Amino acid sequence: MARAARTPVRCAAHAADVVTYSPRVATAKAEETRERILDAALSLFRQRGFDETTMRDIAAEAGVATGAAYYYFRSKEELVMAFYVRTAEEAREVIPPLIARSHDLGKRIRAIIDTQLKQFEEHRRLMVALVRIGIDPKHPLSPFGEETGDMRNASIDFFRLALTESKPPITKDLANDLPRLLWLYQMGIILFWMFDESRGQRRTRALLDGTVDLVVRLVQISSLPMMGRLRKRLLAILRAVEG
Amino acid sequence: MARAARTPVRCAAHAADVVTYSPRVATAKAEETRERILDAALSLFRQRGFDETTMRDIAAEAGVATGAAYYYFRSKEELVMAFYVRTAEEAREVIPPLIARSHDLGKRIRAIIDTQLKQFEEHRRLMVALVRIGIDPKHPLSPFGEETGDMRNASIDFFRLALTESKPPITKDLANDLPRLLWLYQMGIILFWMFDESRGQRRTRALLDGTVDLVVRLVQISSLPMMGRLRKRLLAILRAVEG
DNA sequence: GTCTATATCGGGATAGAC
DNA sequence: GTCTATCCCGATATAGAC
Repeated sequence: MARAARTPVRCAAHAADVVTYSPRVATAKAEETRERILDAALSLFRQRGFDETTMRDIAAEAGVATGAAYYYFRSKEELVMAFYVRTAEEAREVIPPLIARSHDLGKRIRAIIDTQLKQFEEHRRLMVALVRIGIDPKHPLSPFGEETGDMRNASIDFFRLALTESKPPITKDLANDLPRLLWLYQMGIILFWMFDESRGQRRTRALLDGTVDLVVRLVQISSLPMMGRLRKRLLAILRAVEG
Repeated sequence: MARAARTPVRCAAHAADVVTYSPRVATAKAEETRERILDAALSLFRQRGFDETTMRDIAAEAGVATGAAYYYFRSKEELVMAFYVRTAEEAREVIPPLIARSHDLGKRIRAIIDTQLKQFEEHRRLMVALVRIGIDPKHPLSPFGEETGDMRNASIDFFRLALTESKPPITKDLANDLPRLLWLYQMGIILFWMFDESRGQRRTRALLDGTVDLVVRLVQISSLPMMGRLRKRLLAILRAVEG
């Protein structure tokens, strides 16, 4: 039987000096080496999966020594993070124009989520590793943690943008919290999608088809002037929960 | 710096012969040894956390050789599972009487969830490891996987019980799916609770206080005779999503 | 059947030489 | 900045004591 692969749990990134998203590169040659290692890693992750790929494999594929890989990426997980950063940068360029196309809130939400899913499409196997890492908010690489705050806010701002001058319009008192809630909804969808083994992830499509409308309707209803009390109550819950 | 601990990712339990929940014991002495190993493991998990505890530590704490620990538990994760089985058995004895106390659906739901949370209380750190393992439905120890189907159904049946002759009453066409949905709600709450670091997990309490009422209200509204169309639509979504 | 002792392997991560 | 050697650990395997 094949040997068990392992996932590092407390990695160097847990130390006080924390995560470096910023490439550890000074020279052009170093930059090139870093990219080569990252590309090799993503290629192997895609082919074999995260757990089945060893740092030795990655280094060999990139044509460097194991230590060199660890010089640029302090852990295997940090390679995953580098991938995440890459797609986030891409999203920042792609999504805003898509939002500008329509004022329909449902279409805008779909555009955001569909774009993200498309980006992750060929890396579904890799994403499982990302969830496992990211589910713990205390882990530096968690999308819920402090260290990833900037990236998270960028994602949330997509939804803020989607809500500006949207049809249906939303009331002011929801404007602050709704983007965060929609982001949470998106995370739920992505989580479902990751483990959706139906062909073409059609179950996720069904979930989206069914729930985006529902979400928009809910936003619409709670935006009605007569629903002020309900809104206040919901927002009070949110405040209490967020502490 | 301390060495990084590791989590096995593909463990023996992934093999075809799969998980043994049933204790591997024939004699009373073996039963006692098994319990001693499990207790030692849980004690160490609680003190140091899952990742920081090695099988060598556990065996030493229990006063047996490493091989003995592996004789009873094929992997570290199986120890977690044994703990989970333990609490599940306990829940099966504790929860039904609690449900019998009242017909109020909200109170019943609270009773179920509060009981589970109380059981997990002193093992919060351990639970984090459980999520990480269990989030992947393909893993044998996942609460969403096939192998844990019996335990999951037992949990779902608590909610089925809570819905029988409850106030408010529910319509027949929801009776089949609602328990599963409530179970999902419970899993969400537990997930939130696991990472809730507020003292006494007061944020989780706030979430429960806010949402249980909401859930009950939602059930009540959608149970109204006039809401037949809405129910049909929601159930259709559920069917499509479940494939 | 129950358990000890021990040897070995694969893999993540690191230290220190160059 | 890069490589070599090494460490630690989880897991497996085996031989044999009782």
